[in-house]
Amino acid sequence: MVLQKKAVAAGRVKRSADSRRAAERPVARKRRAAKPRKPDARTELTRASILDVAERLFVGAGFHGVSLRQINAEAGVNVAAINYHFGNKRKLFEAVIARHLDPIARDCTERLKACHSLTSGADDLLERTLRAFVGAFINATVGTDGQVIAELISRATTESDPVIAKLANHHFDIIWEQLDPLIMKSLPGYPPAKIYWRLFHVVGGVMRLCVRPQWIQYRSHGACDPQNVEQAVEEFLEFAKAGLIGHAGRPANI
Amino acid sequence: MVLQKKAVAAGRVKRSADSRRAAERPVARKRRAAKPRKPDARTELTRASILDVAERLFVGAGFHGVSLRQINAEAGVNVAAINYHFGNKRKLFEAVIARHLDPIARDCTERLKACHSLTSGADDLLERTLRAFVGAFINATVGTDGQVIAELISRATTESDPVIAKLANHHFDIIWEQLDPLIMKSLPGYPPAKIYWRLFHVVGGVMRLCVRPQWIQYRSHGACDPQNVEQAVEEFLEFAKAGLIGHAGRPANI
DNA sequence: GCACAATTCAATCGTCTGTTTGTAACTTTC
DNA sequence: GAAAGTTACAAACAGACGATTGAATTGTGC
Repeated sequence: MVLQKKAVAAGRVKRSADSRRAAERPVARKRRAAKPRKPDARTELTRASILDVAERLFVGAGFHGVSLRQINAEAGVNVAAINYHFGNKRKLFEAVIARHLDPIARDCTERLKACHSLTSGADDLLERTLRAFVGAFINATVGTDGQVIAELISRATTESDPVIAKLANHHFDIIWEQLDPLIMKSLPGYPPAKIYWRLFHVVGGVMRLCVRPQWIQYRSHGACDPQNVEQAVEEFLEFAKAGLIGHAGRPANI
Repeated sequence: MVLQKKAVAAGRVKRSADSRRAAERPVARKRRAAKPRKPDARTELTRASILDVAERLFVGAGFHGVSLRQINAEAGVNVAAINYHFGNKRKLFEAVIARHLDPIARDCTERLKACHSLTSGADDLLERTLRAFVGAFINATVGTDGQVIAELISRATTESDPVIAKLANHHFDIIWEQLDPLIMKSLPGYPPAKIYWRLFHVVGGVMRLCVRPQWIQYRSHGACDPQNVEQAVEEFLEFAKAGLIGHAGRPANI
């Protein structure tokens, strides 16, 4: 009940315009004598601050755990602003996810594509592939806004709404398309099923590293520092390589 | 709006009584001439069906994604039943979690305790410790109600409500208390930080194996079958052991 | 059968939810 | 400066939410 008040108290953003987005809006359009506004700084600021606040709150409490009124209040915008700019709550959530997942998926795919030229089966290929994969996620995750993004991915994939879950999985599809053949190429002679099982555990490790970095600090009594990105990556690579290759290199019976 | 109707449509459970649980209820008690009821089959059925339905729905949509009215409707009980039997929504959620997490934690702890007698550093100790750890989770997870439990754990640990998150982590504390020293003992001479990093990835693998078993089936194009519990455990153990020990056994420089 | 306790039930509480409305403020084009 | 398009705003909507109430129902012990 206090939320409404806060919205008023928060500083208002300055105004301007952007007519390009008009195409997305549900408002009826009849452009007889087109007089669209120019890109407007205030409008963008409204959108951005909604996205920022929504991201932070969604990460903390999930889709259902956050109300539009909370977002509006903290962003200092009107109750109707979200529905005006994004259509509805779910579309806002999708916008929040896409904003981060798009660049991660793109970055990861690019890194992986660069590995394709390497020789098949080379130890170098495995290491560089893993480094490309984990690098994209870690880079985006341990950065300024930290685990925010990863938490969001985690949230999205576990959200009940099938549309939201699909959105998150779609991005991983693109990555997997590159990762799968590269790992297969770097471990020639291994039964595919065996590789998939091990790769499954590797991916599980990466995801956990992204989503729960504070966990290791707690459980190791402070011995491990997840903020140390380089160490985190190196330790992970060492572990993943050993796990993928097998106990003492490739045994004869594989 | 239709939900209310469904509650009426659902078959009513037969009645009986249980006065022992009276101590948990918020109702004022003045037992001048104590005449408690005997255990009642219908009462238990009400409680159980609420728990069952709540579990299924919470797994699907999380704490905030499910309303008490949905649970009541699907369980065929009155709107006030949940608040009568469990107090409030959060306590119901806690009851749902505890019902599964308690036995898992107990089972896992027992399995791990049995490992303490083994010789330090023995390869056998590492394998048996890992087997005890993963066994308890997999056993409870891949069973009849499948990933339900694991999903629930996952949900609980990511739930924003600090009380709920604490509840889930508390159970893992008990397990960790046993697991930590056992792994340390089985890998003597390794720097603790290195072990923790690797163990972190191992735990990540287990959790993912519990929470997203269908993932590997999809990504491996059907080559791996998570329903095959024995294979899943063996593949995991092989991977975890190799990852923990290191690429080619324990290198000289460790 | 009677008194009492345990449980169920319908009705309802006040609050919060996502969304829509009509209107005012602003920016641009002419 | 008038007209048109774009954005922001307060107010309100119907419905769902968690929780409570008090009466009705059922079982138990005497």
